[in-house]
Amino acid sequence: MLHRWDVTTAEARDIQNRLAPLVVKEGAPHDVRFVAAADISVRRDEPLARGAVVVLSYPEMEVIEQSVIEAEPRFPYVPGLLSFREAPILLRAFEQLRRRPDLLLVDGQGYAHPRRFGIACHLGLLLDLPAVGCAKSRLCGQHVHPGEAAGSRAPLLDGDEVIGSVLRTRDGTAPVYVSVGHRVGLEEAVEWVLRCCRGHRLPEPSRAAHMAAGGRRQ
DNA sequence: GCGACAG
DNA sequence: ATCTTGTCGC
Repeated sequence: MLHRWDVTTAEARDIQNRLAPLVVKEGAPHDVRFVAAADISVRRDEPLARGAVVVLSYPEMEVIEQSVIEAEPRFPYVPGLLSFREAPILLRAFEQLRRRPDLLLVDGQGYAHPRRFGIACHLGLLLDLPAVGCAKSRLCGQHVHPGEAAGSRAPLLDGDEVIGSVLRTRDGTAPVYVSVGHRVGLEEAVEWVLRCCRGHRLPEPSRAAHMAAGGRRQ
C-alpha cells in the first residue's frame, strides 16, 4: 500500500498532491475483452456500505463476474476526498475478483479534480489498471453545454487547461463528465465510455455495478 | 466573507 | 449518496 487510509482531511490532500504526478494521463487500452466498473451504495439508517465490482465482457457487455462486499465507511463524504471514503471498500472487493479486467470505469471524477486526483486516478494507480472517470455531475471546471445529440461533447476547462470532457451519451439526457483515470488518454476515455453505453445514459458496466451495490435506478 | 461542492 | 409517487415517452 502506498499510504494509510486512516488520515485527516489535511493528510488526505497531502497524499493526493503526492500521488497526482504518478498518474499516467495517456494511453489506449488494447485487446479489451473485459471491462469492469466499481460503485458503492450507502443507505440511510444502515451502518454498512455495499461496494461492488462487476466485470463485463466486451463487446458483448454481458456480466462475467461480480464481487460485492459490505463494510463500514471510515471516512466522511468530503467533496474532493471521495476516494478516501470509497476506495478502501472497493479495493477489498477487487481482492475477491478472479479475473483482472482490461479497463476500469469508475463512478466519479478522475483528472477533473481540484488536485487532479479523483477516485478514478486513485483506483487506477493503486490497482495499476487502465481507468476512466465517468461522473454524473461536475466537481470542478467550466463548460458550455454540449450538443443535444448523443456523442456530442464539450471540453471541461479549468482556466486554459482541459481537464475532462462533458459528454452527451444519449439524446435528451444530462451529459456525463468523463476524465482521465490512469493510463488512458482523454479521447480514448470518451471513446470507451461511448462504446460501453448501449442506449442508456451510463455505461453498462457502471449500471451493473450500481445495481450490484444495491443502488436504486437512475 | 460567500458560494460551490464527485458520491 | 439516500428519501419518495406519479408521470411522461419509447
